[in-house]
Amino acid sequence: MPRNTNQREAIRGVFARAQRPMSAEEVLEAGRSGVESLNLATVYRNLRLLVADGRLRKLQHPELGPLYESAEKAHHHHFHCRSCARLYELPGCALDVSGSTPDGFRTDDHEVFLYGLCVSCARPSR
Amino acid sequence: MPRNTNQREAIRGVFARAQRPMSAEEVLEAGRSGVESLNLATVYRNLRLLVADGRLRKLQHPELGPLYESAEKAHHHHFHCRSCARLYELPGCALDVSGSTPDGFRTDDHEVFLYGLCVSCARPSR
DNA sequence: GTCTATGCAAACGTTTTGCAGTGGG
DNA sequence: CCCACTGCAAAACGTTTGCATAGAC
Repeated sequence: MPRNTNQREAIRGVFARAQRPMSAEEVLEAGRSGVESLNLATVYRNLRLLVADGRLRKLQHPELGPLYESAEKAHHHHFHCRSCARLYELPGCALDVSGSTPDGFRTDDHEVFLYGLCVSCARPSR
Repeated sequence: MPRNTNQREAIRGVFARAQRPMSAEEVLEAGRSGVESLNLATVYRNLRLLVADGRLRKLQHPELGPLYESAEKAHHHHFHCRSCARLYELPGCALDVSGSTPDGFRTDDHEVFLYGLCVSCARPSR
């Protein structure tokens, strides 16, 4: 059975604090504030376990690559600002799933990625 | 200025014939029927150029990885059958973009990926 | 004391790059 | 005859794995 190592605690802590999806490298970085010896291989191994346990969700962002977020979050999508590169979580879902699904098909899941300019970048600074 | 090499012709031909998005490896494979010496590095270089020229679109599929398709195709999304792994193109778009966009944000682009079972896999065979 | 988890380094698959040579214009 | 393009091999990149050892229980 799984053991509660400091490194695993540190990684869980990172996601408890995280405000947005994180890359493996970011998890390493952030986790090192708890366990300074933390290794990238350990991060990957734990991310895999956490995803397998259903505690994390892995999302493959088309522009930002593989990111991880807590699986406890409600269904939502992501907005990527092409100016400041920040990723925003958008609550809710404005996709008509049945309207997108051809007759006879069954849609179990979906992902939506939005791109553009966020408030701060869209508003001309003054 | 760009030159019309056989390899480039072969790669363009692949997409002229393609019925669905293709991976670099698939382009190599298919392109070799025209130029048997075709090299993977050449494929990657040309894919990059064609994307930069706006002739191809690169799409990062969350489950299938990087795929390329003709940029001439109208706006559409993709359905991935988790049973037979086929990728279907779904014409049209059932996403309410303005409804998904927070106040002050500006959405320029979006991608939608659907997952589930296609007709052939959803229908119990008899 | 056992055995899972770790750190490190090597291996891996995919994509990119350096370089000398080919061939399109 | 130039120089963009190619093939090849090496490098680069992100992720995974083998192995000896640390440390949870």
